[in-house]
Amino acid sequence: MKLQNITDSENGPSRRRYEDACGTAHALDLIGERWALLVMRELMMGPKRFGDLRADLPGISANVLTQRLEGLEAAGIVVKRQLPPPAAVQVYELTEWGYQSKPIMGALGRWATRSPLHDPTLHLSAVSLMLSFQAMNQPARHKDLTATIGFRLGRESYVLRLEEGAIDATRGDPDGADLVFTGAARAVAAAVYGGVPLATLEAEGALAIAGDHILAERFITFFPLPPKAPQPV
Amino acid sequence: MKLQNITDSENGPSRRRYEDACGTAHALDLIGERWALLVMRELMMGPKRFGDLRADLPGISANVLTQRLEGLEAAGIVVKRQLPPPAAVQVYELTEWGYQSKPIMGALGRWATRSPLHDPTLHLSAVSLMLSFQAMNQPARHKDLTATIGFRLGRESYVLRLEEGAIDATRGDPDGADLVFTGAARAVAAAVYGGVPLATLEAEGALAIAGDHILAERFITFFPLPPKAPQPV
DNA sequence: CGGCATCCGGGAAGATACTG
DNA sequence: CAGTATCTTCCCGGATGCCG
Repeated sequence: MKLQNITDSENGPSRRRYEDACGTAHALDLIGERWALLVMRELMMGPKRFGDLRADLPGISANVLTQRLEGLEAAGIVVKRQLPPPAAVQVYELTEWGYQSKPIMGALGRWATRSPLHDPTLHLSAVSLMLSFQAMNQPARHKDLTATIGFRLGRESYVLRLEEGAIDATRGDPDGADLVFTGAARAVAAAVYGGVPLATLEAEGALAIAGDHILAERFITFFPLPPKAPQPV
Repeated sequence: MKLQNITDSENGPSRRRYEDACGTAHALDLIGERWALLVMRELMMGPKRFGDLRADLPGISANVLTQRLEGLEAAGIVVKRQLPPPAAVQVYELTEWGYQSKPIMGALGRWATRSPLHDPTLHLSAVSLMLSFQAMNQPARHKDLTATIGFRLGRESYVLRLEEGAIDATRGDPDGADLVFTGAARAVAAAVYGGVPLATLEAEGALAIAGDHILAERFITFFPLPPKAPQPV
């Protein structure tokens, strides 16, 4: 038992904050530390356990994840909650205010894909893929289409609902969807954002497609990437 | 003269990037380092010199500012430019892509002002004040009003143009504006966001108001802050 | 196993002094 | 004025270990 670990986040004169009244600067005080925004991203589709967060954020270490969750909770962005029995496990969940950052993260992601340095072939989490569909949505491309598309991405499954141009994404079982993709999130991304033909991914065993293949071919054309910014010199 | 300082930003295996295909993660690779976003904020109303950036970002040190500018330039967000003679000084300017982050920063700032921990009485830069008017704009509050309002905030002067609910802000001389505020940016913020009466600020000598006082009293009611998020626990 | 504390090495950030 | 050099401090990342 330790005697003097009051978390020492005692208010020293200025524990490395920007002493700035600007709202944007305060946002950085809240979520500007390393990994903080990505932890929020992983919670954007619903609550998660510590271990799942860790698994979906390759590269984060346990102690940093602990610190970020503490910080986000102290800020009122995340709450630690006990699931009701029989599950009775502890999960972390965004508050209503935390969820309101979703469109901002979407806009930030869309902006950053204009970077010439962006590499879309790296690892991608299941949540990131679902959020990307909403962030990159172009309603005009499918406003006449109503469809349900399922994704089985390792531990997580999602259902995408397209209706009148809007896209709704929820965690849940894809059974009964018009179309179901099974594989890694990055394989789906390769088709949607990388232009890799679905047939190629199926042949490689990277992606399995069940249901309406015509719909699948249409779906992957719905999310055009914005034009790249000019390379610096 | 040093022999071995190739800036050593040689491509080690992964110079502390998130190896993540997600656009938001890439955004953090580009602008997630400390001070980066605030440097961009200070350039949002037009180019600035190194020394002015330093003065408007109290707390940043010269070497960190140098590194951030190098990084932002390498990313294609900022360009270093030589002003034409006779000025012929070096300035830093956002690229077109860099300027496109403006609405994102605005949304981020608006989101963060819901934080119970936000302190609007701290130091505020002139640029932050101008950006806040655009970020917090509620067109319905003044869509019938056409007016020009000037601000003399230390070294910098700005002109705000209100027309049909839109707000346009540019650097420039306030001469001829319907109303001119002269003082520190935080004094204006105290009136607009802090509810401090203009008469009080005038009496204290914190703010001088020239021109249409009625307009001034109306103006400070145009930017309501969003409701606070619940305090954590 | 999930959550959290501890110790340690490397590197980024802060402060200050210095140079062209 | 526009940065660079240097030193210190602190954060991040990784490993280990404790406890429920």
